[in-house]
Amino acid sequence: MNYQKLIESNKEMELKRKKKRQNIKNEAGQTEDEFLSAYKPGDYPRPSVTVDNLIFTVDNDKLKILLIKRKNHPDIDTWALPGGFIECGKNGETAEQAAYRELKEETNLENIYMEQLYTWSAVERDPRMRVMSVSFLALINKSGTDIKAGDDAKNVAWFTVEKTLIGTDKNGIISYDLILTNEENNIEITAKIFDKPRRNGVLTSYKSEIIHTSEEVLAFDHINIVNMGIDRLRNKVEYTSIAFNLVPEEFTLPQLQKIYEIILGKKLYKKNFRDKIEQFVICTEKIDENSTRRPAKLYKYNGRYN
Amino acid sequence: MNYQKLIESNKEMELKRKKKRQNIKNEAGQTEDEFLSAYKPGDYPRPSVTVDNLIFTVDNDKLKILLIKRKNHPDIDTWALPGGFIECGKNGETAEQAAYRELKEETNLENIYMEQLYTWSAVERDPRMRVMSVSFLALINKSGTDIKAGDDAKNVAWFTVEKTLIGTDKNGIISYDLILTNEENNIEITAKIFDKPRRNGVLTSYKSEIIHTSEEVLAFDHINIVNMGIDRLRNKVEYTSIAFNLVPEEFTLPQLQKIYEIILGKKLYKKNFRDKIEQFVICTEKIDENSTRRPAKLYKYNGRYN
DNA sequence: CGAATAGTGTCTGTGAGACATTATCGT
DNA sequence: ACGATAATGTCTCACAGACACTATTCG
Repeated sequence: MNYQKLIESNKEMELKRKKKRQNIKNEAGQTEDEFLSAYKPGDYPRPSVTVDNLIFTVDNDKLKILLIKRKNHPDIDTWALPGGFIECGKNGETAEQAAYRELKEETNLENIYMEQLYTWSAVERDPRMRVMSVSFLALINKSGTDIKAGDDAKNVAWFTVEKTLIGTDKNGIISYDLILTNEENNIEITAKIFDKPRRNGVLTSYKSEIIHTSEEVLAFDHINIVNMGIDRLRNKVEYTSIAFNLVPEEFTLPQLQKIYEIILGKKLYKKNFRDKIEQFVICTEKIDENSTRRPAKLYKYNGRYN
Repeated sequence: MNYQKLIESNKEMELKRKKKRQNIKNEAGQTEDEFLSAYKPGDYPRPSVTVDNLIFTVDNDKLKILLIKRKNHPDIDTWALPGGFIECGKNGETAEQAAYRELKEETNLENIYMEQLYTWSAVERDPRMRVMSVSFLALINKSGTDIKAGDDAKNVAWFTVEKTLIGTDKNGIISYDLILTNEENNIEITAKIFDKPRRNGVLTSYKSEIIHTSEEVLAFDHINIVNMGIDRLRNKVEYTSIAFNLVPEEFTLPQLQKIYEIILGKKLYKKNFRDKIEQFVICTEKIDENSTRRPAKLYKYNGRYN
């Protein structure tokens, strides 16, 4: 049986199963309809739920992330990830839809690579009320994009992101420096990250301990989110083809290699790199017109994921 | 500067920064204190948020998952993932804490490997009200564990999990069968899974299209969660050492290999397997006493993660 | 032609896959 | 001694790392 047919026939089956369940009575003797129409959501406290977007791009040989400057309390005047509340009323939306909506509002981009990163639920992460946040990782090609500050923001800016390994101490704690810089406004946000040796069997939402070391800071727990996003990005760049979301439709291999080097924070050997990504690209016979030396050939992504 | 000292000095710094921000006035001319005490959470709708646990174990040469039977509407009498609401009131807890709490209630186990899987937020996933769910993946060693049905459950049971590749059709859609069976009660829940070729740039919460094909079904969208959990488990088994969470403190290599084979759904070559996991184990000089043939040596996990 | 960048050839070591062989236990 | 399972040896092949080399463009 083929795909479409199966889905069609399933709709009937699903309905039949549902109908059958509707007549089953619960311990209170109610059918499903009776139960649902009598159902009153308890008045126990519910959280607000937001999405926060990590919008990464590579520009000017740097990995960058889009931040907004908060114009209200709490954490007024600090920088934050763009995001907003998930609409849970009449025009309800999923977290994914909310993330897309916010992304469009801020960058006017659509159809962008995005994936769910993590859900942050520390009790005191927002002093106003209980707020959980579903974070998303988005990759865009900055060229030709304009960014806009939303209502809740004084400013929007791209920050260069650098995470560098410092070393491992005698207790096995690995430390990193995380540096976010905005050259235009001369802003630097720095943090130290401590990763404890990971023991199986222990679950914490913050896998890393992170402390700001600069005057300027990120709002709420956003430094944690940024940190996790960088890790995920680096990881996925190595075993998937997400990096193609950071280049234009047509690109040269030296350009693509540079992007890999920037994200991974290390030099790659040209030949090895080319051997590895050969499976993902198609050579257009065109050449890069903007070159001052020997021009490189232009390539296109072939759509393979891994 | 060392770790502890830095954290200590950071507390002061953090306070200083906070104090400074407290005096900044927002557009309404309020300081942070004024803002917060005047702050009234809007009465826009908020979602309920639950956790759902995927509790996997390997027993009797099968990969198994713990399910409960729902005793109330909606989806009465269907099987569901164990879970519950995240406490957001006075005794607030994180999603992680809620997941641990529920796990303990159901299995009486603590200090178990658990990781956040995904947050599910489809608008109509629960007919009563808007409910989002943060799902967690837990791995336990079943031996010596007793499981209990919670208040909301008629029954608890381990279901054998099998996901098998069927094939790829002409449109590139890959299909799988997902089968959950409980031998004791003779229950079989089956589903067909269709994975569309992944295109970069498209974000959907359901990466796979899944339809039940049996009379018995899983509640809500839980079949999707199970499917994602299996994928994550298979994936992580290949490049991390999470599988050690499925064996007792001391185990033999043939036993461990069997677990890998069960999760990955394929035979492994003994020598290759041993070469690969050598880096993760320590040989105790003890031998397996329960053998009827040549007994295997007992090993311990050395704690390395990857 | 020289400087600079694009692009290729090839050696080495490592590790997974496949299969063959040896070792050691209980009966 | 024999059957069964544990444990090891070794060949092949793919691939990443490292480095040397050739090719093509601009000025």
